[in-house]
Amino acid sequence: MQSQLILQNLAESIRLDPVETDFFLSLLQGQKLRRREYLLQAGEVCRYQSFVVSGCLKVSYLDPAGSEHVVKFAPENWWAFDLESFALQSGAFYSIQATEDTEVLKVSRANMDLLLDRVPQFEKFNRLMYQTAYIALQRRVTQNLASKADERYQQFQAKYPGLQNRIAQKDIASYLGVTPEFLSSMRRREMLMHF
Amino acid sequence: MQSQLILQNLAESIRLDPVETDFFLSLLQGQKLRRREYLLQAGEVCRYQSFVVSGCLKVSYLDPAGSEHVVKFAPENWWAFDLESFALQSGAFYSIQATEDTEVLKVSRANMDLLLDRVPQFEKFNRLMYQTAYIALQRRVTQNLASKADERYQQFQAKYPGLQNRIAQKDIASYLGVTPEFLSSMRRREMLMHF
DNA sequence: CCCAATTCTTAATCTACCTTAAGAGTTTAC
DNA sequence: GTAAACTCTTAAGGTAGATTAAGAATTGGG
Repeated sequence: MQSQLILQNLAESIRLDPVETDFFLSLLQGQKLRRREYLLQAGEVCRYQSFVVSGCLKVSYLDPAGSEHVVKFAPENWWAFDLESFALQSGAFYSIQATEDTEVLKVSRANMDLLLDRVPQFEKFNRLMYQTAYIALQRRVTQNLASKADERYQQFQAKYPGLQNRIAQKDIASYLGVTPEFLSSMRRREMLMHF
Repeated sequence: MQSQLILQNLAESIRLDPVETDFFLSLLQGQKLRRREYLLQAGEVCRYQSFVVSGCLKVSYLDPAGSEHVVKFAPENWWAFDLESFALQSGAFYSIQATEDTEVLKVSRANMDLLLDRVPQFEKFNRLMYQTAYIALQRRVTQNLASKADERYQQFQAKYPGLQNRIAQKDIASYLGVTPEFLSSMRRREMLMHF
């Protein structure tokens, strides 16, 4: 199991001793997804918290009119799950789908409860996770209200360097909140400006 | 001190015995604000979690271009504070200002820590607060991406019944993310439709 | 109570972004 | 390996909402 990356990721917020580290690793499950396969479908209960080892996921929802809105991408070293559904074990609002062949390491809700019980450090990890999610969401709201599509495209490129070449244009357009046609014309204008 | 309303509000999520209730009440501070007075200015540390007993507050931020964006109103029976600033004791992103003469009951950060220590129920109250804030924010993002200004106006009216007559049009416009001029023309169209 | 400042409305003009359509390029399925 | 199904681009025309400006209504300070 490819576990270097996830330990590195944990080390950014908490410190574990070798016994705790082994205990944590013993609770992980691996899963491989093919391009387009779903990790979670809206309406299901989100039973796992997943960490992307390789590949990329997209988190999105369908509005009542049936069009998709991408709210987040999760390439390597990102976590992806429906926080609300995982916490309350209620029906998920979001779907999570692989945009390329993807490998994840996941922790079930039951195992996370075990971890929280036995390794107090994970309380902190969890609290930070909620806080970070809230703050990130807040930033996105701010940015969306305050900036135009071309600025949001710049911000997307800064947040996910290199991802623009791995992801379908239509998904990027959806993330930015514009139509694929408009993104296309924005990209053309941007290219022309470099001459 | 007008404490009926706040006890009622707590009872919606947790149950306290008489001793705990008295302890909680002993930690509250009252404050009166005149119309236009600030409860919190962006940049300050948010030291209190405030509950509105009467009147109304607005939570807003100034974008780099200097224009105001209202993110939330807090009339009677609502809580208002900058969650991130209160939790981390960092500089606040939002300002909180009274839109009419307002009375609040507030709990300082230090007293909240005391409460969390002595009345375990408040852990739950706090967790629910975070969760609710996250979910509410998520809903707003969803709605803003998925609906037009006139639908958002309907949603505003449903969320804050009667508030449209107490709040300045320009603040409602800012909350909806449109200009006051556009809100004005929307209202006119809406009135004409009723004939 | 009055003058100044702020807020609200109306209307004309302007722009970012959408819609529709159609052709070219790329994947997928059998 | 080829047809079917997506995806991306270009372009024309349309619309929600911004901007500017100016007058009317309301509010506030002295």
